[in-house]
Amino acid sequence: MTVTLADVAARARVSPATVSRVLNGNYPVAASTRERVLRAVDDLDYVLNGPASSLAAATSDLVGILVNDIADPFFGIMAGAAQTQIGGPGDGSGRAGGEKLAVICNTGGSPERELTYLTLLQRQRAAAVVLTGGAIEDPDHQAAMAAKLAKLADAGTRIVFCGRPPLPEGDALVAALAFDNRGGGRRLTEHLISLGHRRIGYVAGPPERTTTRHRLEGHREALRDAGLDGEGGDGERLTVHGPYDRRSGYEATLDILRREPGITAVVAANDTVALGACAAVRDQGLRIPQDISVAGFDDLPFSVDAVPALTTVRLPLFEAGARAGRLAMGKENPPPGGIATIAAELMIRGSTAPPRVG
Amino acid sequence: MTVTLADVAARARVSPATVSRVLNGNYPVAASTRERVLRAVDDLDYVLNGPASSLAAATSDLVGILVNDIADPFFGIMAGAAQTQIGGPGDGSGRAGGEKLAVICNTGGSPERELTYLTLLQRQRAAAVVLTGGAIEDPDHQAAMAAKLAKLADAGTRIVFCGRPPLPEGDALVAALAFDNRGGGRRLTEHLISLGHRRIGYVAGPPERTTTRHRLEGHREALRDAGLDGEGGDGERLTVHGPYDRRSGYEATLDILRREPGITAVVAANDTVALGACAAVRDQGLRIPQDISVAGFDDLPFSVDAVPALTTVRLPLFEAGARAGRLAMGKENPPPGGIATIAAELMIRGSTAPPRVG
DNA sequence: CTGTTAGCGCGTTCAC
DNA sequence: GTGAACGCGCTAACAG
Repeated sequence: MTVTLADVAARARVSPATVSRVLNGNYPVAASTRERVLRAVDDLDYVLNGPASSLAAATSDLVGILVNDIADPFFGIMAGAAQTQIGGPGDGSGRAGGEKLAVICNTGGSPERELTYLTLLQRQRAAAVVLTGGAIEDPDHQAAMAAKLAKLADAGTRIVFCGRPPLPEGDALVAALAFDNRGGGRRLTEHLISLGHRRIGYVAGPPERTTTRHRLEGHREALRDAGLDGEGGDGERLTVHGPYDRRSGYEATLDILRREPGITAVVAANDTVALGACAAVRDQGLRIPQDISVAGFDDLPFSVDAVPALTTVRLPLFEAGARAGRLAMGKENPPPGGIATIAAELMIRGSTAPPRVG
Repeated sequence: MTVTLADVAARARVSPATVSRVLNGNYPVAASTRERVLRAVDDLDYVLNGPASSLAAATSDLVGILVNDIADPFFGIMAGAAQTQIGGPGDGSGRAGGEKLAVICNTGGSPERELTYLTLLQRQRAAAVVLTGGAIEDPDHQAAMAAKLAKLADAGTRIVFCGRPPLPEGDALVAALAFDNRGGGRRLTEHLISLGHRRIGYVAGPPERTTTRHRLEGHREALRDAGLDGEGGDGERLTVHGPYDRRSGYEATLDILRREPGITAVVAANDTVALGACAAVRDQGLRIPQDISVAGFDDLPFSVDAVPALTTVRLPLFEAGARAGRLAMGKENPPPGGIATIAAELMIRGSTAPPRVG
């Protein structure tokens, strides 16, 4: 029924071992026999049996890319970029040679699913795993992750973090690409302060994520440095946490406006949240940026098309994803110390302006 | 070094077969021995060897989800939804029982990569494959795809189309969930015509995709029915093709405005393109919708936040993706005839209005 | 309900 | 440069 390596060998009048050598291209084979074998492969429409080959070789060609929410372009862009470096362009024949199979796994932000996917990848003896986006800071989960990753690394799986800080235990088993979320958050709020804003609302992400914490810390640092967030300062009072989605931005902004109608700016944890914040501001009959400035984070493609265009912090998502892909393939050397911090660039656009006087 | 099933068997003082039965949960096993085995599994931190198990069972737990562009939420939403039905919620232990490994493969819209991924999935003996989004209409490629899919189906891989019309050959091997792109496109343009628009620009997608063709056909039907697109009518003249991205929307709209400054509306192939169109309209000093109405397609999450909110055609992407996932798992019966058409709903919002008189 | 016996299809030593 | 033989770790009959 299904054609095996032995069938190909028979047709090419060589031994199975020779066919294997041709297919894997690692051993010297005479050009003429190679020709014969390849012809037999094509004639028979032979496709390697992945499981069998993985079993014998004790490694597979699977590379897993874990994301929190694939419906969010933040992750889509990184994951897509990583795949471009891993999948290989194909040889145009659709025949598939030594390519890796780069696959994206959507955890939905759930710690359990994150671990489950890691186990599934471990089960498949994945060649590499790329973990993207913020990590969850629950100590139990972090310990479980560290243990699981150690086991994976131990089994020869390469581990790469992308847009994620390295584990506290900081095993040298991984290469980490971390975004400068703190610095970006800080510069963004500094920008607002320099514009003259003094009461600034902050719509943060879920409290247990590193991304949320770092961006918020940057914000608070900027406030503190400007003397706007001392004891009982506004920093805490004007901060509301919620998921990284539009609805959260909308509701949190209404909430903040209710608490403190005097704010002149709202900073959102990311661009999607910022869109919701914009909608809330408008629904209150306020104008952006004349009455209230709004800012986001990430600089997703749609942000420049918001009206007015969104002031935000640009993260080089595609470049980071691609680099993570190369690291996973071993095509690029890990950064010194295993960790590289990726700069975040402030993008000043129309959604922020000086506050109205009076 | 790595612990195997036999190690677990030894520790639990049972035969390897029994361990296998417990793990796969398909055979009756006494509760007490099951307990013992599970304890041994936990003690030893045992993880099943996927390749070995796939080899022996001649099937794997891999399910592939092919998308054209994972950075586009259109695909992200469908793929994420499909994964929710496939991956299983995990048992909370991170231990991974009989779950499938749902993986997303990003073809980048390239026919070669599409075939390559299919081959890779075939090599892994995937349990199912879900193909999302519009198909490429090149006859050679379609034939190659049909052949490849037939082979996959033949090997026991379940095939599901999601948001994609069934193959011309229409083998009964697949279940297809097709969007009513033609009907949606038609109703959208009918809406504009009923508002009073007579000169309508159309920014289409890449010409070789089914999605592009069907949406455009709906548009042209509406024009024809209104007597606006006879011989040498505007339909053709005011249509420009381009990729499904923002930039294409921007440039094509400028192009159309140059050709025919008298248009009063622009219909875009999808929401992302529509955003670009909006930007172009504004950059020409025109207002939306007073001077020019703009409409999109898909109703992606950001569309309601455009200013003014985008009139578009809503596709139930999440529901369709989830259903495709269930079909791939065999959790749901295929629709009668193997194909179901999914309705598209017109969403009238602020970006369309009657044209200015005079 | 449980143990025993064979392979699944391929990579990899070894010889030649 | 090529062939022969073995075993990777597991599942699927078949007994009992």
